[in-house]
Amino acid sequence: MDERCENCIVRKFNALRAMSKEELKAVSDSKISKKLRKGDVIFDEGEKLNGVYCVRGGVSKLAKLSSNGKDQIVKLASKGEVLGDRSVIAEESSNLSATAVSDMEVCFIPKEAIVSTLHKNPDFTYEVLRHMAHDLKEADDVIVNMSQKSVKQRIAEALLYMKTHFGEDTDGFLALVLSREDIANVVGTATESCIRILSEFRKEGFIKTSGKRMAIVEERKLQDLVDGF
Amino acid sequence: MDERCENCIVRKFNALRAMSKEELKAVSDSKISKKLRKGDVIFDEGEKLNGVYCVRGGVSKLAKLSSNGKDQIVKLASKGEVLGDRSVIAEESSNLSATAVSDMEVCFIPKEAIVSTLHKNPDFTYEVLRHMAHDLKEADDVIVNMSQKSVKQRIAEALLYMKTHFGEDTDGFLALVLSREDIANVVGTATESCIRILSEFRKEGFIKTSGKRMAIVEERKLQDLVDGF
DNA sequence: TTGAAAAGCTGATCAAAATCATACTTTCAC
DNA sequence: GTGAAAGTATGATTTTGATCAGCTTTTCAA
Repeated sequence: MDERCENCIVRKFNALRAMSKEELKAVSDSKISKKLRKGDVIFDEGEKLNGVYCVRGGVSKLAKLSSNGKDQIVKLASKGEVLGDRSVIAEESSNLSATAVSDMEVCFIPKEAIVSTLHKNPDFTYEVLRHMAHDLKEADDVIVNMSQKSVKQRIAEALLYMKTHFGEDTDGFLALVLSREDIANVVGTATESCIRILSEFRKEGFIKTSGKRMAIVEERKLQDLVDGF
Repeated sequence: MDERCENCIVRKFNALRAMSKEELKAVSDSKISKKLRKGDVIFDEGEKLNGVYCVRGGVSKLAKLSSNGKDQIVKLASKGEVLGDRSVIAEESSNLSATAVSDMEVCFIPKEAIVSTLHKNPDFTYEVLRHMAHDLKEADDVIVNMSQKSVKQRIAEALLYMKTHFGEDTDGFLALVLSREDIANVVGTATESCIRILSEFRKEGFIKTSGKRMAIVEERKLQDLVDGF
């Protein structure tokens, strides 16, 4: 549990892999490992972050509260992803909140270890930059989807996304279990609309449900819907 | 016109300011200055970029074509901003197109000069990173606005954005002149809806128009609208 | 200068999705 | 176990905004 970063497998997936042995050692010495329960808040909107959170397990939602009181989920982050990097880099308070949507294990890394490496190790900085460039591209795609695709298309897309990014359990159900409300907040629609469309998908046989668990039955059909057929 | 980067004022606004004298000299030697006419395409979606474009003057729209044939404008870039950095950094073809919405002057900087500096000068890389972090935050804000605000609110916001970012001319009209279609593509709505709402704003006295030129008369009222009053 | 194309405008209609209302079901703390 | 709260579900209604259609004005190149 309190494994050394040097041996931590999730490092492979993020920019920490570009750190030198010594830098990684410093990170490992200063990091704090935390277990979180589903629903726990990792950090809140407007909060000043003193470091970043490296996700070792579980899934977190990054969301922003809008003036009408509804959350918009901007990203779902899982193993290997780093939370709070944007705020630490820009030296601003966080524009998003991070909440666990499943039980999680995260490592808190104080910002000093990160910032000093950013100033000294261009490989690391470059790696962080590449990750951020990727996130930015994804954000652009979300913007286009939001404005050009129907709610039904966006929900179909969200289901496919959940399958490809978080996988399925042994019964073929989506490994990531989200409430209807969370799904609605991902696609930016009303909870009722989301429920309605999921019911429709179920009646059409595109998906099946078992309580909150959902399984994709007709992936092709969902994909066609997304593509506008 | 073919000024040296070392003396170029717009450098102050972007990451190039973190370059060393020598690096900047190399950039300046390899850059190509271009004049563009309104409507000219700087680069297209899917194009492989061999460098970045530094905007010296004028305004460009960064857009993505959606499957239904409509453009979504993701960002408007003006003096000091760098176009194509994301693609060059991620070594991917561009996910966006860039088109001049006014006459422009840009400098093309071959990617070698950028990439080699990214690898050697952490200050520069860090600076680029900070800019990208900022862009990402803005993109997140756009996502939330798209999903939570009405078309009317988004149009009001776009007008205020145009005022604060591109200013007004001596008559008090917005310095940036966009077609109704472009405005519609910024807020992600149909051109007709955009026209209708702008007419409404005009009738209510929030704005006045003179041909394609527009002026904000009641900034407060528009802001209240955005804030949901 | 003039005529075609592009851009702007307005009305009518339609479809999508939000909202409101009301049950039913699951979950969970006590 | 029980009751309250949260989550899921569905119907009815309303609102918003897209689409279609026809028109006028502006722009711009031949």
